[in-house]
Amino acid sequence: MTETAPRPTLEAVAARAGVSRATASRVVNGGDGVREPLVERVRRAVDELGYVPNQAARSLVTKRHDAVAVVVAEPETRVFADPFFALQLRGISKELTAHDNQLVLLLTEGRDDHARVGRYLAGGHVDGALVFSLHLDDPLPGLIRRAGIPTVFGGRPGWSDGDGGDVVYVDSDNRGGARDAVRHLVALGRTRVAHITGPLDQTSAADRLDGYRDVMADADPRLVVPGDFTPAGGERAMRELLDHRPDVDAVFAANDLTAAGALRVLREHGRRVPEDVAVIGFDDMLPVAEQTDPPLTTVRQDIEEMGRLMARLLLRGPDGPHTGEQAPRSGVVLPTTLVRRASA
Amino acid sequence: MTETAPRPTLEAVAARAGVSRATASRVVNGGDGVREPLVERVRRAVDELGYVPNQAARSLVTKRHDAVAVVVAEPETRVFADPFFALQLRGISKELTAHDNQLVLLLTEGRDDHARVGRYLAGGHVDGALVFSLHLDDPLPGLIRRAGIPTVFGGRPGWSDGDGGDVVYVDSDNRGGARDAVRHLVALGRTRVAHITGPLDQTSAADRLDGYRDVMADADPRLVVPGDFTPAGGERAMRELLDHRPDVDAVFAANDLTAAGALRVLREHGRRVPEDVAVIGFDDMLPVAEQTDPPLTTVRQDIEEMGRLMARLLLRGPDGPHTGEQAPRSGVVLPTTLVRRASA
DNA sequence: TCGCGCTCCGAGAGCGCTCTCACCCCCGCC
DNA sequence: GGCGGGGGTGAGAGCGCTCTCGGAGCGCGA
Repeated sequence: MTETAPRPTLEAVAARAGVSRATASRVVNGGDGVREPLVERVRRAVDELGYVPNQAARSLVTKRHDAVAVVVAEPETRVFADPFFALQLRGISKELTAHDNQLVLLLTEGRDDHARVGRYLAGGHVDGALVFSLHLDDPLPGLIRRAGIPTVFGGRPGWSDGDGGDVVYVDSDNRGGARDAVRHLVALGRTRVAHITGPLDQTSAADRLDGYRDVMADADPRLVVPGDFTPAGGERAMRELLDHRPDVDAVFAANDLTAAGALRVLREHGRRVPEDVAVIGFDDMLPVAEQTDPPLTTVRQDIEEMGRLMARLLLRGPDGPHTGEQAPRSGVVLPTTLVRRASA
Repeated sequence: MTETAPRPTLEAVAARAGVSRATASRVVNGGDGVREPLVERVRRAVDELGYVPNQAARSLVTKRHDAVAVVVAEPETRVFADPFFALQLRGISKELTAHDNQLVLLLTEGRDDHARVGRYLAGGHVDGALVFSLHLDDPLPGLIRRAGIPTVFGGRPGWSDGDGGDVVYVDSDNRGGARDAVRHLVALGRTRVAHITGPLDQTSAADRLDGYRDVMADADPRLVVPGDFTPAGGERAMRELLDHRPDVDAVFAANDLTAAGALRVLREHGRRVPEDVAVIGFDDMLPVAEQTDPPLTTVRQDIEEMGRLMARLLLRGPDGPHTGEQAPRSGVVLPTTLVRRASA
């Protein structure tokens, strides 16, 4: 077993370069106010020794960590298993590494995990947190606000209004996207447009329902049936729909998974898509939307960009240069686009 | 803006409890060798002050970080967007938090990212690394070994043989699973069993092909066609298959996505599944396998357990108690199970 | 009674870094 | 030629913790 050589310290670099530790430090941190020949010598010493700053020592004095926590609450496994999360993480990661920050991932399930996360965040191990909180009754947001560290939420938190309002979040335009989808169905000449909702304790689902209602204000209430973002829920809802309103000629499903379920039931019942019933989903979750039969028309959101934006907002912080950005101290809403495939 | 109160130090705890800093430290770290009344007093002081140890100060002296890096190389976005990754992460996360370790996520794309990751790992910021390296020519493994920190790989690295051999990895039994799948097809009475491969520079794909060959040793070479783990690749391969061997009566696809593509082409050509052609996939990637038409028979691997096991192996380290575990200093291979649905 | 050993606790050094402050040197100006 | 000023550098303190080491206290055997 090769004994791992002790890593070189700043002291060693300074000695080798023939300067003081202070000067070496200055060079390592940008080199301002150090004359060129010395900068050069220190740089060389760093290379030769393979010096890497000890982050622990550094943050001990600076009180900064160059690390942010990403907190993902995961009450249902469903949420976790979809590509959504992965893409968002990717956006976050890109932005963080561009600013030399590390990404500490905290996955939670269950109550004691919440306490653990709260403790961790309050413990000052990270400079900020990006939080994905999906449900209205989630205790996590409260814990986090109490921890008193900068936080950006993914998705509009349900309690944003009642609680002071200076909550920073990034969301996509669920309501607008839903509106676009329904308008498209209407433009296709459909008059009996149904909506299969998501779980309405999530703001995204609630907003999509609102978008539907914006366009179909005076529709038969029976055209709105509850789903739960799963294919099984979509099947159930579609059956109910065919039961109560067999004349339905279009369905806007709250997400692609739901739409996939609905599609299956429609085929089962011999309804042609889109001829008899046009179907639109939401998310543009590729492995699903492209694989359905027929391929699904759906509303796309730029998930990776959401992640990137979250990170950017967090890093910039409350006193960064906000000019030009919209609503820095509250929500930023990203646009959606309708992706036309075969189902509508 | 409420000025954030400076967090209490161990010094403060000690003062409040009326003991020395050393004793307070002892209590915080388990309390061995401290008499009960003092333990009690320190504990109370900790609670009252809401003391949380400063991890930076701690690791400065202990040289431990209670953090491990998870490195995910992501040459293709495809890899990232599937639930595989998320589930594995979950397993890892569970195991790590159970041992009070943090998870630092490093996503890489492109060459300079590799250098960055190498530097980070060599920089001694984490106690170990879990690495997902997918390709034979990936420079990452080399970099990491040079960094000299404990590492466990996810999936069998391609170069494990040539390079010393003491590589720790966790993989699922790709070859055995493939064998089971093909045997199942044979048991169904199929005689012209084809295989659509994955990208063969990944060991998982190569192993699945080997498993196929174990059973179909003397099959027509034209029954083996290359795919790339994508639905599009599956479609392409299936067309080729129908072209060259229109009498094909079973297909073992290297993964579920490939199978989904193949299924579509079969339907397009009017072949019934499973009556005319039986199809089996690999992965049991739920949103795909359950949504295909017909639902896909496939080989399931316990992905979350793989993640958990990786973390466990890493934390245990080279001198932990290995007895009872298999092959601690090299690979651990987890079993797979055939999940029967409608397609075979 | 005294000494020996053991357990428990406190003093203090030091981990590797940043940052303040004092100092030095060189320049320009009076 | 002397003096103020400023840019560049070094000395040293200190971040919050762990861990070693010595000393205090106590029980026990001689």
